[in-house]
Amino acid sequence: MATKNSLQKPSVCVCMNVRRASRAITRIYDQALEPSGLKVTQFSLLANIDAHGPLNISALARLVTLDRTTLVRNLRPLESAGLIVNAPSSDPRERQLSLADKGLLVMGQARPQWKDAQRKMRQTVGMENLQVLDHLTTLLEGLANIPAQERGRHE
Amino acid sequence: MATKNSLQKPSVCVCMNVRRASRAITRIYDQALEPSGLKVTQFSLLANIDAHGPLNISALARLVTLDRTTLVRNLRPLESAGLIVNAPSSDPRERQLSLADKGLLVMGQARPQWKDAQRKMRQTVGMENLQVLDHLTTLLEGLANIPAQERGRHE
DNA sequence: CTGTGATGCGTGCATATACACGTATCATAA
DNA sequence: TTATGATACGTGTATATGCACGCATCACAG
Repeated sequence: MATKNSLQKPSVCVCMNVRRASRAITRIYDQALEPSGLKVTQFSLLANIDAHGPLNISALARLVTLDRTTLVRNLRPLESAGLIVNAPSSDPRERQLSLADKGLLVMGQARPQWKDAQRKMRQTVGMENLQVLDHLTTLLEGLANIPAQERGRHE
Repeated sequence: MATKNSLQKPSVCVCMNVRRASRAITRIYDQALEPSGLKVTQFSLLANIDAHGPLNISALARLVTLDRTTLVRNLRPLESAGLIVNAPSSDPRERQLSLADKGLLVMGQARPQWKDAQRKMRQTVGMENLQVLDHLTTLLEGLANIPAQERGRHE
C-alpha cells in the first residue's frame, strides 16, 4: 500500500494547486523577510518603486500586473510606515510614488534576506523547474482575459 | 533588440511569479465558474465537503492545507447562501459540515464549468508541466514551516 | 474526582485582491 | 471653444488569508 498517511493532497484542480503553492512559497518568503518587518508583497512593491523610479499608481499596477485599486490599498500601509512618498505631480490627476529615505534603509536591510530565500529557492527547486514556472506564468497571464481595468471601458 | 514592448514582466522573484500565476489562473477559473455564481475557492470547498463526507472545520482545513481560521470565514458565505449545513455534532466542540440540497444542485451546475476550465488547462499547459507544478507544490509545502495552528502551541 | 495536555472553535486585527462605480483632468477632434 | 474619448484616482463591497489570543471540551493519568 502506498503512503496512506498525512501528506496526501491529490487535488486534481490545477488552480487550487497553484494557489496552494502560492500560499506555501509566500510563507517561506515572509518568514525570511520577517526581521525587516516586510511581507514579500510589500518588498516587491518597494523594489519596483525603487527600480523604476518615480511612477504613478497605474504604471506600477501595469508593471506588477495587479489591479490598480488593489494597489491603492496595498500602498497605504507603506505610506503610513513612512517607507514611500506619494507626492502630487504636474498632472493633477496622477501622483508620483517614490521611496522615502526610510524605505531605502529598510530595503537595504531586507534585500539580503530576500536574496537568501531566493537563493535557497533556486537551489531547492532547480533552475529548470523555475523556468517552467516562469513559462507557465506568462502563459497563464496570456490566457486570462485582460484585467478589469482595461476591459469593458464604456462598452 | 528583443521585444521591448508590452508583455515584459521579468520579475526575478520566484514568489511573486507564483503569486502572479495564481492570480491569473484564478481569474480563468472564476470566469469559467461565473454562471454558477461560485468562485473557484468556494467550488473547491464544496467539492471537498461533498467528497469527504461530513467533517469538521479542522479536518477540512488539514485536507485543503488552509489555516483553520481562514476556513471559518470562507465557509460563512456558503452557509449564508444555504449551500452547506454546519450542524452540531455529538462532541460539542466540533461541528459537522455537509452539503445542503442547494449545494448539491449548484455543484451539479458548476462541475461541467469547472471541467471545461480544467480540460482547457490540461490542453494548453500540457501534462508534463502540470506534473512539474504538482511536484513543486508538494516540495514548497514541505519547505514551508508547519502552519501556525500546529506550531508553537503552548511553547 | 481532579489536573493537564490535546483538540476544536471563533474573534480581533491586518493585509491581499478584484470588480463595479463615480469623479476629475487631459488631449484632441470638430 | 466645446464635446468626447482616454487616462488617473479613490471608494464601497466582498472574498481570501494568516497570526495572536482566548475559551470550551475531551481524554486520561493519578
